[in-house]
Amino acid sequence: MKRDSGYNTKQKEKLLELLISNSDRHISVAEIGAFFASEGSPLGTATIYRQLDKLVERGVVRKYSFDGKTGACYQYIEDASACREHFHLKCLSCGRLIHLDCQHLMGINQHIAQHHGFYIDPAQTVFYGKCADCAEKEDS
Amino acid sequence: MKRDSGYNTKQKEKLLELLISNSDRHISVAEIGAFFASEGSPLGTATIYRQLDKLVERGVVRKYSFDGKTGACYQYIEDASACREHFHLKCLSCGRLIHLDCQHLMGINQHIAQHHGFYIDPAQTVFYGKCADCAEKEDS
DNA sequence: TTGCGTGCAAAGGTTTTGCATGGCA
DNA sequence: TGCCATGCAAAACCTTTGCACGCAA
Repeated sequence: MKRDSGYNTKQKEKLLELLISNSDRHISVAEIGAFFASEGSPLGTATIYRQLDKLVERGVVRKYSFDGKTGACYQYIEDASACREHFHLKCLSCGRLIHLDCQHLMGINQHIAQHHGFYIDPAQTVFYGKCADCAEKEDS
Repeated sequence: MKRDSGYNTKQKEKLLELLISNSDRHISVAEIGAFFASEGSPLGTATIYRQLDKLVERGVVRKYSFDGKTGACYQYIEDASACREHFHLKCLSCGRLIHLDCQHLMGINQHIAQHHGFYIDPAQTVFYGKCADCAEKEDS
């Protein structure tokens, strides 16, 4: 991962803290703004976008777009280097991101490259669906 | 697939034609607008969105969001019913959508459901990466 | 004739940019 | 002191909505 660049500011620090404390789910720019506002120390929207862009570029944070209707969401990635080596499952109901360490699945990369001539980028690829918890809730 | 509903108009017809003739790649709303403008018969943006929405709902067309920066893209799906039964590969370089009929891969659905308690929605899930052609080009 | 489709313009929301100010190193 | 970061406001975009008119059935 690229090292942090630029100056350290309170805002930058608190934003990263917020992302880390929500690392089990994605969070929208609007939510981030609301959080800082409720803390009594509002953070300008422009700053949020600028900082998030940098974090995404550094690979610290992942950006999701879904259908663009509600705006993009962001999520902290625990260990960016490890995430190149497994796939991700994202629950469309609760927003949880599941890191899937599974040898069986990593074989599909090779399989597709060898048999179909396509080179998957695991960093960009996310399986969308429903997690066990949400599936159970909706059954009831 | 749900049957077509409502009236048939020239615009509706021509839009579908355009999508079909570009069924090997995705196309943006802006491109669609530019195409109709260059044909001398402009098509209102609102109409494009409204028709695309209906096509997406009917399952005739697939919608991609990427990072929301350039706006959503749309692509005609040759055989919607067949597409529920295989995965899709999308080349990030050329935008080509590849339908991957492969028994080996269809097993991963079951595998993930059984071993990881997660239910993938193949309609929402796309593998992103680079196709053989683009990989070759970039090597040179 | 009925009611959907279209076009235009306006509105809504998200994201970006410019510029002056403030804070880190 | 230099330079980056921030904040505010304005702008740029993409997308949706309202309304009157046109066109298919």
